[in-house]
Amino acid sequence: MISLAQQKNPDPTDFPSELEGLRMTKQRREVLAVILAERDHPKANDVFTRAQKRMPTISLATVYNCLEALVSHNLVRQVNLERESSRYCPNLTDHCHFQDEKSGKIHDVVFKDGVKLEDILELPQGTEVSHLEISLKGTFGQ
Amino acid sequence: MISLAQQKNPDPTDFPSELEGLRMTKQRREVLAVILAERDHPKANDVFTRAQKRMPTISLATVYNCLEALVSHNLVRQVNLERESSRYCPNLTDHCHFQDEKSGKIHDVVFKDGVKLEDILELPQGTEVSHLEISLKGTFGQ
DNA sequence: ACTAAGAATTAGAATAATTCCAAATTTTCA
DNA sequence: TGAAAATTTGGAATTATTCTAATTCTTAGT
Repeated sequence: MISLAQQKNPDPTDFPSELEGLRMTKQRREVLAVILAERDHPKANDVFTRAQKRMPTISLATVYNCLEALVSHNLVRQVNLERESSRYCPNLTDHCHFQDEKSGKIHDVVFKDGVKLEDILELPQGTEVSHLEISLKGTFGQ
Repeated sequence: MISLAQQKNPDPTDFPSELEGLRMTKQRREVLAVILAERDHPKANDVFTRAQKRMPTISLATVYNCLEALVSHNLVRQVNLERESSRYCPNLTDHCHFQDEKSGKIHDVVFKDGVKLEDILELPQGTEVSHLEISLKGTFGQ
């Protein structure tokens, strides 16, 4: 099993032919490689232009298709901030997103050790959380 | 000073001519009244159709304008869930939103007493949070 | 009250992210 | 190998929201 860890120029041919039950086509490999190559939060169109560098024939529709496949198979995380277009995030660990108002840059923010949702929110008995999104805005750091 | 508390059919003429430094025009009054009339989370278009009942000449563009004015003056809260269109919420107290996957309905969820952001997240020194949004999805209650 | 200046409203056009569509290509596996 | 299924593709369609320019309303000063 290969590692999907961050690397400067991930070689898409390193990915096995199937990941998490998802068939790894050339295009999906490339889109995944693009997202793993940088620890940022590109929009679909950014992914498209980056993918075109190594695969000039890829189409935007395919990028959308691939992103949706990768997201639904938990290989990539989709991030929605306010009304902006979706961004895609290579970091699969539990975290949330902070958008700096000055720079527009997005920072991953982790939870303090041992913080559990039930400790924070008043949820009625029997509630099952399948998806949680926390996003912040302001000035990040000083 | 009038109370903006929930009421079955808020009379827009009860609102003073200015609230939070915002001139209360006929249309803004009506849009605010529509939102206060029900404890739900209507989309702009829902607000539009509801407002048309009492004010048939109001336009959708005006509804958008009014909503943006009311939101920026903290009289109404804008709620963004995933990729859906914005919703508007009359509840100005600190809370977050839970969307039930079965019904699609949105529930307000409050924080447990004394929960502070700094206790939950690893934020670098000097960080200033101007906006926080927490949204959940799953089955609400049993 | 009257009027000029500024603000808000309006209808319709424009924008832009995303989804849809139908045809072509690729892959799978019997 | 060849049929069926899945994927890719380019372009069209969709849709929430924003923009525009003209009109109407409101306010303040006289």
